[in-house]
Amino acid sequence: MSKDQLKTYLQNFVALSNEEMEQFLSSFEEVKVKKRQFIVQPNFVNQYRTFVVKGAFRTYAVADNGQEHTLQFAIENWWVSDFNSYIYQHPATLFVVTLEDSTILQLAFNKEQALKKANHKFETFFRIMAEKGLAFEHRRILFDLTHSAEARYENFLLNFPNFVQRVPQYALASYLGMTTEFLSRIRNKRTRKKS
Amino acid sequence: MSKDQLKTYLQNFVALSNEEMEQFLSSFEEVKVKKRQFIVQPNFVNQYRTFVVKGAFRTYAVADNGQEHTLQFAIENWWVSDFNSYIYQHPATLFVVTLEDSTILQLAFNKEQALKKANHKFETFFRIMAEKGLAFEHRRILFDLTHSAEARYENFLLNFPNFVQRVPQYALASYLGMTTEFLSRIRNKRTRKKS
DNA sequence: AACTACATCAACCTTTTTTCTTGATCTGCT
DNA sequence: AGCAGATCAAGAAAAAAGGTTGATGTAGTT
Repeated sequence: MSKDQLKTYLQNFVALSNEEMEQFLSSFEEVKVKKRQFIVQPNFVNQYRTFVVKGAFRTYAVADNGQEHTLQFAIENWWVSDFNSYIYQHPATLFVVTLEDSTILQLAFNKEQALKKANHKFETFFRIMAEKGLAFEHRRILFDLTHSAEARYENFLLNFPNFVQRVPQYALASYLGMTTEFLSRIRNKRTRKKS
Repeated sequence: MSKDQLKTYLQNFVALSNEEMEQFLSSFEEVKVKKRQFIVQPNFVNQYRTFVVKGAFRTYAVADNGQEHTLQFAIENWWVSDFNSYIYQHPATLFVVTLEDSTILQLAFNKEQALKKANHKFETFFRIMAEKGLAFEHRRILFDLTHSAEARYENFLLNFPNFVQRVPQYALASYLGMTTEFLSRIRNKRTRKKS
């Protein structure tokens, strides 16, 4: 069952009894989503916190001039959402779209509230998640600010080698803050070097 | 301006003064939507009643076994929505997707309520819409129940000749209640006959 | 038992769309 | 002037969407 995966994941962060685990997991709903479908769209409230069981997602914003800016990718064992929309329950400004046929586990906002109220350990889990996420973003921002396009690409390759084959290049470029064309040239240069 | 089109349309149904017309039209927002984009998705409330200025839409449901059932097509001067979701403001069960790049005029639920409260004529308009829609669906159901696949196709051709070139065949098949393959054969047979 | 109306499955083809690449030209900095 | 990177345009390559066909199956009629 696909909730086993979330269970295994959780065990890395909190120690839960069988009943606690059961309670936690039963708050999630499994959903299958086909490639290129949106699970979050601007103007609609992001109703769920979602855990990726299988598949790949991209979170991005569209600027006024039409340019897309990718904020996050997510594959197996990652979480996705328009986080601002979710925690404040305000209309989303981001798109969250599948890059492949995917299976997810979704936790509704009010169920999350209930969990946190019910048991302190659940609260702990969400706190840890948030702190790790925040720390991650800090590292990312700092790195991006201080490195060239090529270095950012190299770094991505190093840290997320398993993402590279699964995300389209235009999306990766927009994540790394450069144009598709420029990324194409960087890759081309690298592979020529290697051979 | 694209609201002129809605204006012309309205004039077929109700006689409004300039101010009334202005009030009515100003409750709509113009939106552009690219091909293959969803304006309504299951689990999200259908927030707008939408009038098609330009383009084409398909409304469909996905059954548990994954089969798609097309409920409605809409092109210029038609309305689309998940009607159940809209009027009850409950989560949608249907998808509404563009078949072409489109321009629409959207009326938010609460604005519609305000209009109806403000002026009896607006109420009349919505009543007429609903009644015509209901009558149309009655005819459709009766016809479908009593005719063969080929007859249903012929009938569609006769009643909506301008839809045929614009909707994909798999969508039309699922609207007419047959498989893509079977529709393909029907068409093939017909065109052979003609030549 | 044969016939009709239609479904299912699989393979395949065609067309359209998406994604990626490349060359040329430009810009703002150092 | 030289570098990092953008923009624009044209193509090529890859993937997806849409459509066709043959084979085979089935339920209900005649």
